[in-house]
Amino acid sequence: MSRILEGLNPEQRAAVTQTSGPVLVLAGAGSGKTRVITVRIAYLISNGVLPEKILAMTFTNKAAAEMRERLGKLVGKKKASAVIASTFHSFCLRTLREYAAEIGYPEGFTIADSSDQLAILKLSLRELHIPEARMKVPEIQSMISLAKNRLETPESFLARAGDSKHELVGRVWEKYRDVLRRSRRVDFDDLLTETLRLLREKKAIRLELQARHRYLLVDEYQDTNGVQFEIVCQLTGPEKHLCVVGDDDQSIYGWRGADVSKILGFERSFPGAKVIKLETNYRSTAQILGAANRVIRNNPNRHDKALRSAIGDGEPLMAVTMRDESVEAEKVVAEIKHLVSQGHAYSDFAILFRTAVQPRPFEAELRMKEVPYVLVGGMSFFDRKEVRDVLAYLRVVANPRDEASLLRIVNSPPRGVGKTTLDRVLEFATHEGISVADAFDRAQEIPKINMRAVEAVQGLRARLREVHRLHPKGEDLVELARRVVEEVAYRDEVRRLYPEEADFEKRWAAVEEVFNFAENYTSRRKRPGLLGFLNELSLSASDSDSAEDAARRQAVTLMTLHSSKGLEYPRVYLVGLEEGVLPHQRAAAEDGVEEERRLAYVGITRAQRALTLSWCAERARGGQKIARHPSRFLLEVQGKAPPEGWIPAGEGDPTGLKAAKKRRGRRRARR
DNA sequence: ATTTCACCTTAGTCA
DNA sequence: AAGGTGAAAT
Repeated sequence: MSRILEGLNPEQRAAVTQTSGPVLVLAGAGSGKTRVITVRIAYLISNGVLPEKILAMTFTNKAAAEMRERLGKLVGKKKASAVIASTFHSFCLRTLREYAAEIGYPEGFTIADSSDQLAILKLSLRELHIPEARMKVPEIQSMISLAKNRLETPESFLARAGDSKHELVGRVWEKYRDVLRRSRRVDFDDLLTETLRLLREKKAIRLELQARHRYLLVDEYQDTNGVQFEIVCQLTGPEKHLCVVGDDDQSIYGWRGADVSKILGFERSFPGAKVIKLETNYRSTAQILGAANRVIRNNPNRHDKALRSAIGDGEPLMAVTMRDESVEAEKVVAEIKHLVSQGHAYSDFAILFRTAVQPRPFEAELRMKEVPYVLVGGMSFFDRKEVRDVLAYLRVVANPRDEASLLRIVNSPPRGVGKTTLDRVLEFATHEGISVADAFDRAQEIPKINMRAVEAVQGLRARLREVHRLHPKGEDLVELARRVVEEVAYRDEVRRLYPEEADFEKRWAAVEEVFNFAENYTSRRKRPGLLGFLNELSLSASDSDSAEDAARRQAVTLMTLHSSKGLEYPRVYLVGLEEGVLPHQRAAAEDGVEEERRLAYVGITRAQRALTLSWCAERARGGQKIARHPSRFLLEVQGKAPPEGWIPAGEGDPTGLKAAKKRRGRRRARR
C-alpha cells in the first residue's frame, strides 16, 4: 500500500488518504491533479473498496478515458474497467435508459446536440410566426439552457417574464419543448434535469443508486452547474464519501451555466468537509507562475492560494506590442522557425487566443512559411454538412417522427420542396396538431400544395421505412447506413455540389468516415443498435482530440484558451491581449471580467518554460483598422499602470465596432 | 408562382 | 460556413 503513495508530496498524500467524508481538493494548475485522482482510486481499492462501488464523474470523454487508462496502469486493466468513470451526460443517459419505464420515458429517444437544438428552435420560431430577426437564435438557446439549469419550466419562466424579450423566449421554449417531445428527443440539459427529477421523485431508485456508487468523485468541480451539483447531492449517500477536485481559478464555463459558487461554497454545502490545497506546481518555471499569480490575485472571489514552482527559475517572460494582427502572426511564426532551426521541435509550441477569428492570420502565415500546424477545435468532424446530413437520414430511419432531421433532409438532394411548400405543410401540421411526418402523409388535404414535391417526399419516406423494415433493431449498422445513403443517391448529390474532383473526394471521405464510425461502434458493443450509435455520437461529437495530433505530426498547436485547459506546452504564445478581445467585449460589458481573468490565468499556466504575451496596436474589424488598447491582464502581469488615454473594454465602445458599422452604413447609403 | 443557384456578408468561448 | 438576397429557371 505504501508503494502506491511513493513519490507524492505531503499535500498530494493527504488528498489521497483522506478517504472518508466530504473532501475538497483545490488542485492548482500543474499540481498533479490527475495523478492524485487516479492514485486515490487505487488507494481506495487497495483498502478493500470494490472497484464497481467507485463512480468518477468527469466533464469530457477525454478526461474519462485518460482516467481509465492511467488507472489501468496502477491497478490492472480488470479492476480499472470495473470503476465507473464517465461524463455527467453519459452517466445520465445510462440512468435514464435503465429507468425509462419508471418515469414514463419513451424507449427510443435520441439526443439533440447543440446544432440540433438550433434547428429545432428555428422550427419553433417558424411555428409561432416569429421572424428570426427578432432575436438571435443562439441567444434564445443559451437563455433556455441557463433557465433549465436553474430548474425552471417554460411556465415558471413566463410567469416572471419582465420584458418582451423574456416573454418571447418563454413562448419559444414552450414550443421547443413540444417539438422535442413529439420528436422523441432530449437535449443535453434534459439528460441532466430528467435524471435529477428521477432521483428526487423515486426514493427507491435514489437509494439503489446511492448504494451502488458508495464512493463518489467529481473532477473539474469548478465546472459543475446547478443541476449537476444537485445530482451529486442526490447520489451522495449518508456516509458522504464525496471527493471533489477542481480549481476555482480555472472556472471558465460560466457562460454555459457552470457556477463557481459551488466550489467556493463547498464547505457550506457539506459541513465538516476537509479542504486540501495542492499548490506545488511541477509544470512551469517560477517566472511563469509569478505572472499567473500576479494576474489571478486581482480576482476578489476565490480560495486564497498561490502556485509554487518545483522547477525553479527559467527564461524571462516576453511582452510584445505588435502593429497589427498580421505583424503579430509574422513575428510569432518567424520566431518559431528560428527556434526550430536552433533545435526545438514544432510540437513544443502552442499559440493560444481568445476568439475563433484570431487564428486566421496565423494560419495564413504558417502555411506560407510551410510550418506544420494543427488547429484544435476548429470545425469538428461532426459539424460537417455531409456528416450531419447522413446522421439526419439515419435519425429519420430510427425515428420517423424526428421533425428537425426530417426537415433537414427533405430537400437535400433537392426534391422540389421549397419554402412555400414547407410553410404550408408546417402550417397544416400545427393546425391539425399532428407531426410533420403525418402532415406529409395527409398533404393531399392541403390546398394549393405542390403535389409533385409531396409525392417525392412520400417516396423518400417509403424508402426509409423499407430500410427500417430490413433492419428493425438497427442490426448490420454499416450495411444499413450504406443502404440509406445509396437509396437517396447522396453520392450523386455530393458530386453535383462539388464538381471539382478534389473537393468531391474530401466531402465524400466524410461520409465514408461515418461508415467507419458505425463499424467501430459495432465491433465495440455487445448489442449494437442504431439508437445507441446515434446517441453515442451525440455525446462524443464535440471531442476532437487533435491536440494529440500535433505532437504526433510534429506540428505547432493553435487553439482557443478554452480548449487549452488541461494541456501544457514548453513554449506558449498568448496573443491578442487587448481590451475587447481578452477580456472579451461582451464579457466585460456583462460583468464577466473575473472569468476572463481566469481565462488569462489558464493560458499563462499552460506554459512550461517560455511564455510570450502579445497585443496589437491596431486590428482589422469589419474592413476597418481600429486602434486597440493593451489588456488589463497584460498590465497586471507587468505590474504597470494603464497608459495615458487607455480605455477599458465595456466602456465607451473601445472596439470601435459601432463606429465602424456606422461608417460602413454611410458608405453603403452613398452608393 | 415557386424553386434553385450564385453571390454576398458576417462570425464568441463548447461538452 | 451559413444566412440572406436577387436573378434565372422551372
